[in-house]
Amino acid sequence: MKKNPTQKYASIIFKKHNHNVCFNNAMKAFQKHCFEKNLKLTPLRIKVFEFLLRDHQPLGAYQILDMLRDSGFGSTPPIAYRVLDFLIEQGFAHKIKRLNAFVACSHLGSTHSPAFMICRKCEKVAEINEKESGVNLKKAAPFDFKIEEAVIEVIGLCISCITVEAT
Amino acid sequence: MKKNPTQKYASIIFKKHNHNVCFNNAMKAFQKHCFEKNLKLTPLRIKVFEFLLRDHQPLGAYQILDMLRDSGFGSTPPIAYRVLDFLIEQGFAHKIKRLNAFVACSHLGSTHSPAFMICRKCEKVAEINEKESGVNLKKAAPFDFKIEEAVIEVIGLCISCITVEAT
DNA sequence: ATCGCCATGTTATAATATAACATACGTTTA
DNA sequence: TAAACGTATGTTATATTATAACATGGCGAT
Ligand SMILES: [Zn+2]
Ligand SMILES: [Zn+2]
Ligand SMILES: [Zn+2]
Ligand SMILES: [Zn+2]
Repeated sequence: MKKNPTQKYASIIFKKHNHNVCFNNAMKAFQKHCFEKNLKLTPLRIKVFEFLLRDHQPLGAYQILDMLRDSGFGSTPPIAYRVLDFLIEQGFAHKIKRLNAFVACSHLGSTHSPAFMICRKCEKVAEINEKESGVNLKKAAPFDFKIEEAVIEVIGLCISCITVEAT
Repeated sequence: MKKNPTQKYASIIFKKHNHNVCFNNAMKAFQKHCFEKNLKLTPLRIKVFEFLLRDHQPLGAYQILDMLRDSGFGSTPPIAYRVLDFLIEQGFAHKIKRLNAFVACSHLGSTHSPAFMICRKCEKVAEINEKESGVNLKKAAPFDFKIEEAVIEVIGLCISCITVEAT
């Protein structure tokens, strides 16, 4: 399997890329993680993670429920929300608040405090890691606020949508 | 009216401060803005802005509706959402996505791209201006993503809640 | 006076999310 | 083995947040 070029710039996500690499790496990491942590790798969890991995388009909970119904799984809201909570807790998915939607993590293998670039047109999302993000939160909050987490969502236009708009 | 110490560090908001200053400055700025832009300064708009200015605690739309009902205004959802949209458009309020709630702006008088510090315990919110925030988005997104807006919400514990917890 | 504009009001419903309880199944324990 | 337990899934109902669509009323411009 050919590797994608380095994701130093997360914007690869907005371009054509060998998405099988994204998919397979993530799914393997998920399997490994569950095995090592003794967590149950169930068909439902695998299925939902597959949905999220289809491309870099976030999915709403109710979209996921529709897809689960089509696949013969239960499809009432708690089903989706529970699996999503699990994936988020385990670091394999993130919630994009801007979109009320969920996306597979693309910086697996480490606890991280990601930032997201969200294309307002195609709604694809790229995850930027902390160092790339240019965020210096220590500078932001002085001595008297104890930072625990940061939610950073950058909205704009991705390269593909810029190109289309310019046409 | 005594001035508050400089808001160089937004964390003043989490401490005791002369809140009349915050309130009066904001309300005056709002009146001035509406006059200059020829926008209608209606009782409803004033009332909602007053609610948001009571302290630095964000209010949910339905909380605002309850307060409007108590004040004899209409209290169906569109009433609140429309006024909030107006205040946000005019730069006098922000939505805190983390809380699904709304807060008065505390850096009036300029278009700005704020960041927020949100105390997870008391849920008070301080607004940090862009320069303070330590965010360098140009660094974050390279040549192929056109940034239009950034949503930054930092979650943690404010100085007052840290103190209480330590007790 | 009439028209158009805009704020407010009303009714209904959409979209997102959680609470509470029921079942099923594999693992541990008695 | 049987009971007890933990955890995943399933179900029912409801809570929370937000918007669509249409109606009314005041007010200034023509
Ligand atoms: Zn990919
Ligand atoms: Zn795009
Ligand atoms: Zn502001
Ligand atoms: Zn606090």
